[in-house]
This record gives sequence, structure tokens and C-alpha cells, in this order.
Amino acid sequence: MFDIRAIREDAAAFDAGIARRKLDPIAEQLIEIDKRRRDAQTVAQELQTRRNELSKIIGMKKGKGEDADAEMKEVSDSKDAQAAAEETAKAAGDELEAILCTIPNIPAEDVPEGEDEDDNIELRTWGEPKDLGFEAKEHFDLGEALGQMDFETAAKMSGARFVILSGALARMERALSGFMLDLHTTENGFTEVNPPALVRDHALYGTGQLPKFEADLFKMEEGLYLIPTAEVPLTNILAGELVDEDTLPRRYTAMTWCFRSEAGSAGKDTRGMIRQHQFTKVEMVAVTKPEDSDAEHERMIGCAEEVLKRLELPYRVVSLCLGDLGFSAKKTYDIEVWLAGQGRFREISSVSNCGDFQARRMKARYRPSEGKGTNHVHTLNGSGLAVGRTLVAIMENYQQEDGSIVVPEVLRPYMGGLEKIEA
RNA sequence: GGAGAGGUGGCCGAGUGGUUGAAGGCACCAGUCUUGAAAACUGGCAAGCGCGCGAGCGUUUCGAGGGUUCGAAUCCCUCUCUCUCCUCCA
Repeated sequence: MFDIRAIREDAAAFDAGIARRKLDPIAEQLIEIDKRRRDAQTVAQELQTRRNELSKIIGMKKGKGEDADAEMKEVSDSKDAQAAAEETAKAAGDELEAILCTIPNIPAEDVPEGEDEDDNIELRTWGEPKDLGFEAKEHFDLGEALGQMDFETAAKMSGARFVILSGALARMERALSGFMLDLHTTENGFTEVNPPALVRDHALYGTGQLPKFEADLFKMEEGLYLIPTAEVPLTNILAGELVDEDTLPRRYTAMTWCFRSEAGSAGKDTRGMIRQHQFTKVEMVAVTKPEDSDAEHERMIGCAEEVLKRLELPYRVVSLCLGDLGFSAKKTYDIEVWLAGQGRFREISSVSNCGDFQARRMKARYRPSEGKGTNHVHTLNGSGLAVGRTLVAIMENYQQEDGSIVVPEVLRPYMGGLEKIEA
């Protein structure tokens, strides 16, 4: 969401900003609607001022037992005009918001040009894909051979894009969640949160999933939505709040299930665990002062990378190009992990700085220690990491020729000392 | 699912039609006092929007939206959210 006053002050900059999102100029139209709103509001306010004066006079006169018919007539005569002005102002305001809330965030200056993920810029790589010395298998072949990953039985009860993990693989998913949460809470300064997985529409509006992306969500008959990411409940902790500056930054982490209908992704990654309707993710959310969000962004991507370093999984970090940038983000780094079975890097984390875009939508503000007034906070979110995909990465990179999976060192304490997963 | 009670400022909490933007308290800021701090005392302290170059002026806001009235936090209606009890349930 954007500040209409900022658009008024520099319409060209706004249009140039959304042009990078391939959107046509719209500032002029917005300013025209806003002008209508303000003009009507001014008229309504002037009429109200007069009405307030008259009311006081009427009150005084009646108190003294005097006649106030003239004043009362003037008030009733102005009513229609005032109501009309108020109606015009409200309609224009609604119209303005309806447009503004569908415009994506303006990209940061250093977001690279580009159409799609092929144009993302690689910033760095870490680790070297191991030469296994045999032909690597994909995770679903490994998992099914182990008898611990069952798509067919899951489909029987839930349909496509679900999986049943069992035995050591199920335990490894749990181990990964625990490992990640422990890292973020004990070393990275995040507070662990166990939030609701069902949220109201306004929470999704606040983070930007609604109103444009309802098709990607699962909606309950009762009106609640299943969260597509813990970003929604974690960021909404500050919704509607006005907090003191010295309580920032806030850093939250949570392990939750995420639910996505992925309506637009039919045909992609139909096999395996890469793209599921339900998956586990450890999420990080930070809320900062505006001047701190860029540094927080770098910090957060580092927190996510640390997970992969400790798991000794090769990865690379890319900066998303304009065409690949999400709705609410002004800048996003993705981490792509090496998948030996696929022989390529695949997204395992996405870390975004949303600036004040979400904060405006959810009215999350802070009161500066010095100076007057209030400011909107900045919000950031990032996966740390997608647990299911991390499991996939471990299986493919740690696989042995006999189909067994070596358990990464750091996970062994979480798995009762288990060193290798075998059929 | 059934019954009831409520939504007031950053927080708590008074307030049933006429200087109530709203008592009081907490928090916060400034000052007095103090070697310093605490305590005590004094004063200050809402947000949004509009108009104005500006000091500033105006307007709105007591969950949301309608209504009654010259005038509504206060009365009426609808909606929404929260809480309590019963029922049910992990």
C-alpha cells in the first residue's frame, strides 16, 4: 500500500517505480480521485464548522429560554449539501483504496532488470556439489525405495500433492525443524512463536496475499484461511499496533505447516515433495525501523544461509529480478540449494524486505524516541528454511550408491544418534 | 450449538444526550529537590485527515455502519470482534 501524499508530491517517481513492474502510469488518475476526495472533504468540513457553531448558539439560546428557530432552520437547510459532500468524499476514498491495494510494492533501486527466474543475478555460491561417483537418484525414488515416502497412499486420502513420510524420514523432518528453531533462537536472536494456522481475511490483506491472490489459498467454510506461510501470522503480530521505538527490532521465528492450493502451478513438479499442498517451514520475521531494514535484510539472509552451511549443503544466493519479485517485496534474495538428483539448484528459501508496504496495510507503527508523530515500521520475512525441501536436499546430496542416506552430523543429536537411513 | 456480558486514548479504566478529546491511574518527557539515582512534587503528553509558506486553524475519531436529535461515547437498529457460563471436544 502506498501513501497517496507521497504520490501527490512526486507522481513521476511513482509511475517510474511501478513501470519497473510493467504497470502503466496511474498516478495522474489516483491524484484526480484524491483531489475529488479532498475537495469534497473540505466542503463537508466547512459546513460542519458552521453547524457546530450553530449548535452551540442553539444550546445557549435554549438554555436561556430564547427563540432559536432561525439557527435551527439554517442547520436543517444545510444538511443535504453536507451529506452529499461527505458521500462524495467517502466514495472517492474507497475508490482510491480499491486501486491502491492491488498495486505491488515498488522495487528497490538495486533490484536487477529481468523477466523471469532465468534473469536472477547470482550473488555468491557456497560449497561444491559432491561427485557421488554414481548416477544420483531423485529424492522420490530414494524415498520410495526406502519404504518411507509414500505418495500413493497419501493420494488415496488427500489427492495429489500430498505425501506420507514414515520412519527415519519422518523423524528427520522433525529433527530439521528442531535444529533450525534452535539455531535461530539460541544464536540468531529470534523469539520462537507458535502461531495460529488459520487466520482471518484482514490478516492476509495486511501481508498482501489478499485481495489479489485468493486463488492460491485454502479457505474454510467458516471464512478462515489456512496460512500459506507463517509470514502471515508472525507479521500480523504488530498489526494495528503503535509501539515504542526501543522495542524494535522484533524478531520472530516459527515452525508451521503451510498450505497452498497452487492453482496456477498445475504441471510443475508433479512428482515428489518439491511442490505440495501442505509443507513444513521454519519462518523468520523481523520488524524494524525504516533505517534498519536493509541491514536486517542482509542479516536475515545470513541466518538462513547458516542453516545450509551447518548441514553442509551446497547453495547459491540470487537476487530476484524485477519479473520474479513478489507482490509485497521491494527486494528479495533467494537461496537455491543443490539437488544432486535433479542436477540443478532449486529454491529453498526466500528472504524479502517489504519496507513499509505491509506495515501501511496493517497499520503497524512505532513512536520515535525523539521528535513528534508516528512512523510505519518496516517488515521482513524469510524462510529459514523450507523443511520439506531441505529434507529433499539432504536425501539427494547425502545418498549412497546402495540407496541409503547418510545423516548430516548436526542432525544426529536430533535423531538419537542415527548415522544412516536404510531400508 | 445454547445463554449472557462487553468493545473508550500507548496501556488500565471512569463516564447513560449539551465546553467530554474525553476524569483518574500507569507509562513516557521536562522541571524542582538530590553528590547521583530513587521517591516525592510541578508541568507536559492521542491519532488520522483537510486548509495554510508559516506560528497555526478546522474537522474527524470512544469496535464498524446506519438511524433519532439543533446537539450522541452516551438513545435505537444492523454487523463485527472479545469475554464468561452451559454443551461438545484435543
